[in-house]
Amino acid sequence: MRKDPTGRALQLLSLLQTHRLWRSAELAERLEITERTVRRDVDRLRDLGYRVDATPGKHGGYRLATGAHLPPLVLDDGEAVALAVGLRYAAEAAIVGMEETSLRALTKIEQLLPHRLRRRVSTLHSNVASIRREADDDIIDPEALSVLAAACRDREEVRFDYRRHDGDNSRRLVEPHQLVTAGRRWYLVAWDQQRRDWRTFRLDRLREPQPAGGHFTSRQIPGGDAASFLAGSLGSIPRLYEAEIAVNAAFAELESALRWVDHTPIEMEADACRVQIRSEDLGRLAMTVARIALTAPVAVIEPAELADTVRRLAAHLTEP
Amino acid sequence: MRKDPTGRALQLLSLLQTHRLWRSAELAERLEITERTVRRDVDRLRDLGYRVDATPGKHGGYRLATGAHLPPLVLDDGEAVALAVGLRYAAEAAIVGMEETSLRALTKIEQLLPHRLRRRVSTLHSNVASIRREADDDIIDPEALSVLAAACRDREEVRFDYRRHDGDNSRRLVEPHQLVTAGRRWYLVAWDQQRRDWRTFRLDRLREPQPAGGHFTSRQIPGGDAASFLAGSLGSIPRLYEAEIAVNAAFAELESALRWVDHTPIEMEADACRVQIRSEDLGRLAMTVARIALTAPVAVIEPAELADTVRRLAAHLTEP
DNA sequence: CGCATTGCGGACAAGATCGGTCCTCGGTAG
DNA sequence: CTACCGAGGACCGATCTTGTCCGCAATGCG
Repeated sequence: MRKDPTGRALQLLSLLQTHRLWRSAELAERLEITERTVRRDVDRLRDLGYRVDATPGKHGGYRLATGAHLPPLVLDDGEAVALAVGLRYAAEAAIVGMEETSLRALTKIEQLLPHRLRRRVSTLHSNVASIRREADDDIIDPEALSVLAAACRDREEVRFDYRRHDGDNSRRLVEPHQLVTAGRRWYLVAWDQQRRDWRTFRLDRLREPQPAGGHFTSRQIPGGDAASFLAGSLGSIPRLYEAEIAVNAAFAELESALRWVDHTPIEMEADACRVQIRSEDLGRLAMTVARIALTAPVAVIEPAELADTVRRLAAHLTEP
Repeated sequence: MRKDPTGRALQLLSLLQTHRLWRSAELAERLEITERTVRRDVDRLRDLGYRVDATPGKHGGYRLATGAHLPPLVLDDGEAVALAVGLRYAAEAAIVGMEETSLRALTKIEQLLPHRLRRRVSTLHSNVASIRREADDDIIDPEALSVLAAACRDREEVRFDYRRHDGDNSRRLVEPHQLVTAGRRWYLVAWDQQRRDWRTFRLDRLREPQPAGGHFTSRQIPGGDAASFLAGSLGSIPRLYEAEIAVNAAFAELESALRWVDHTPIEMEADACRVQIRSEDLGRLAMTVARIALTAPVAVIEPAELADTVRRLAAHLTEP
């Protein structure tokens, strides 16, 4: 029946520590207790001096008031795994000097862990190998990360050299709003003062960012938040190719084929649809079309260039 | 007499947090309990993962190990960045519940850092967003990771259910040698006892690994180490389809198209070649053929199945 | 305004846990 | 060797915890 109220209190604190809004039911599930007991546990925390705000109503829930100073919390098993896995991933994160550094950090942190977890972490650490990727052209500087993150926080303008994909170099002055990771790449979403527009910058193409002194007031990022803005603009930055295709199948059936390309459905009918796909690489678009052709008839509406490429591809397949 | 074990535990924690030496009698007085109960409470904290050192004898007493003489956590700037970045990456590691978990771990560790670094880490933490991936079909269980890592370390056989890509389920008994990450995927390189051969298993297709009790002596992994063995076998594991194709171009020109498939050149002439390609997935082979067709005429020699698929693909491209 | 959602907290009973007492070990320092 | 101090087993009654069931209050939506 009862497990361990004390441990649960710590666990509850650790959950609330993320400062997100937790609904009673969520907490109950996590802690494997009833909602009633959640309320009791929260009460207990409050008695102990922690400010736990609760709001009733539709969007209600619990939230730890900021500034509460917490007891030292111990990592649980999952967190220990996250640590080991995370720092191992970091070693491959395309950041200069990261491999050695993150392993060093891991070793240091291991020292602080209770025995059981230390063993777990070090086991995980030493029994995992990884296949190196070969692309070494997109390495970024940890210092740059820090500078940009700090500038985002302080709403301070930054200046840096940026090399576009076509090799063009230019000096930029921007208002940095957010760093975003997408797979192994890092991007900065910022308002470009010279262009008077939003831009995303790949961190590996950016050199020596420096605080420029000026401060700015935060703007509304189009698309709601930086991540979706980036997602939307990823395919269109070089905006070399935007294609429209017609497929004799329901849009839903294309999910797997379109998973890795930037796409927008234009028309959706029961057994046919039109989709816009975008990429900086014509070959990639052609492969996407071919991928769709595996399962359904497809035609390229525009651009003519892509239609040509696809036609050539088909010809190569039929008349060797 | 107030009886509130939970509150007392937290109180005790905060007393011990001062890192001075507390004698049992002192604690008993502060907490208004017996010394016997102090011992019990200390035990409880230890069970929860806190390292409480106790020394007997004349100058004995209790003290919290973490940070007593060992300074809180001395990381340099780079290590701090690695920490933040790594745990952020872990969030994308395709491990169930990892996002929450790794961010929680990060917040906890932040508490241990000296001010300057804490600021740095938390800045990085809170100014980075990430684009969620959508593929949720390859999620693995952190518990499985730990079990397998431990089995590798202890050279202990493990048993698990494995689902092949074709949906076939089977129970395996293997000698686990190494975990390997490749991109977002995790693999286990192991000697399969029933098959009497090396196999690689995708962790997301493996269910409930359990130590099987038996121990084994480590074998030499073909290819030298697990990572290169995996790299070599990625394309050929199930080897369901072996196809032979003829291309009207020099073999060298196919390099990029063949990069990610298991292939063997059969005949190489100046402007034509025949290549064997292997994959578990017919669609994948078809896509490889299409990829080649981007640049050169290509024909499928066998199997007929692949020829059919490619013919259908071409038809879909030409007669929508 | 009514309705759904979400948090709040009282009452109660079963039973697990807790804590004081008593006692024996075992390691440390002088 | 001896005093001091932490470790921990056993026992037992007092206490605390928890699930269940309940009606109440605040919020937001249509």
